[in-house]
Amino acid sequence: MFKLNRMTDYAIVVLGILAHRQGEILATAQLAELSGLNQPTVAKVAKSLVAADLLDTQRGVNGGYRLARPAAIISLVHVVEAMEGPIAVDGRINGDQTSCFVGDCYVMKRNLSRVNLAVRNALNDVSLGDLIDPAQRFSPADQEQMIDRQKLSAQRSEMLS
Amino acid sequence: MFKLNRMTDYAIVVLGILAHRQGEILATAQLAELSGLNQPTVAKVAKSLVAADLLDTQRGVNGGYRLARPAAIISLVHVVEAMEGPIAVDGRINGDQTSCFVGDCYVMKRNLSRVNLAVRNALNDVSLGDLIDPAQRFSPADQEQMIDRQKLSAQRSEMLS
DNA sequence: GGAAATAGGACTGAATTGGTCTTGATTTTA
DNA sequence: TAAAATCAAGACCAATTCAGTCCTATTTCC
Repeated sequence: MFKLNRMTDYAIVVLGILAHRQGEILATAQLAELSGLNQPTVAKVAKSLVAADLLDTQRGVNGGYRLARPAAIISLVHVVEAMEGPIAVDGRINGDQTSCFVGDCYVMKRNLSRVNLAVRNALNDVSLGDLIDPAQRFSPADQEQMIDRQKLSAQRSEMLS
Repeated sequence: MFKLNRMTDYAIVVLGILAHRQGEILATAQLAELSGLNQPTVAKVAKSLVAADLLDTQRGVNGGYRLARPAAIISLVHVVEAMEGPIAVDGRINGDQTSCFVGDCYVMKRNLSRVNLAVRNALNDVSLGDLIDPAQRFSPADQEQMIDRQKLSAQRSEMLS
């Protein structure tokens, strides 16, 4: 779990292809060929992305889809939420309160919403442009921070053994 | 999506209850009553948590479950992975390469694994102890960082409109 | 030895998801 | 103007996954 579902995966692939041809209009048939997906599936994905204003569409002969804006300002949060709805790490706990009888449940709720935010931030920090960039545009600060966190995580893991 | 599935949600509730009674052994019946879940479901959740070494178990009369270690060193990553398997943001892209025909796919793969790591870190940064702590133990640095990121996100959003 | 509790599966019904198909609207081009 | 190409929108089905239940050991205490 915490996998993206397949449609979101497809969306990232399709967006990646379009990102490399920004401004160019590609029909679903072309996208299907380039992505290895079949055409109806591409169409389905594209529809969702148009609805989320991530793609522009052009009908008629020689029509198709293109990115609605530069890949650099499309973050993964946009893509994920376009395909799967709002990101929510917390399900039932933060959702309907009626089914929660634990005394300290409201505390957990409040803290889980912070987790929520953190995950959302993690996705927001990565743009479609970053994903297709061979240079892996992560700032040195980010990389250091990741390393720091890895160390923390490792320490935590060591404590368990 | 990016929701925890319900079992993981249950697991957090059960662990939260046990965290408040650390060292105390509670039977599934008691846990069921305290959580509002029914007993077989609690049993199922508890089994998974035992398998992941998050709970200790005591069989026989007056048996039951208790936390295997202090709540402060049980991170949400442990819980989520105990219930749902390894965290992977990337589905197909990072998985089998056979079905990926896009030229820059390997770049996306590499970068998606960073996203993966970021999400994992976000979960790793929160312990069960934090979740049940009314004082919301997030360091000032973390909070500032969150605010910074929110600003960045807001800026990004403004660019779109 | 009996009672109480977990261990470990198997199993079923429901919900979600992936994928396909059909019909209609729109645009270009001949 | 007519035909062809393409997207739009939604209905629909099959397959998978998930939640929840139940049954039969096995262990432990009294």
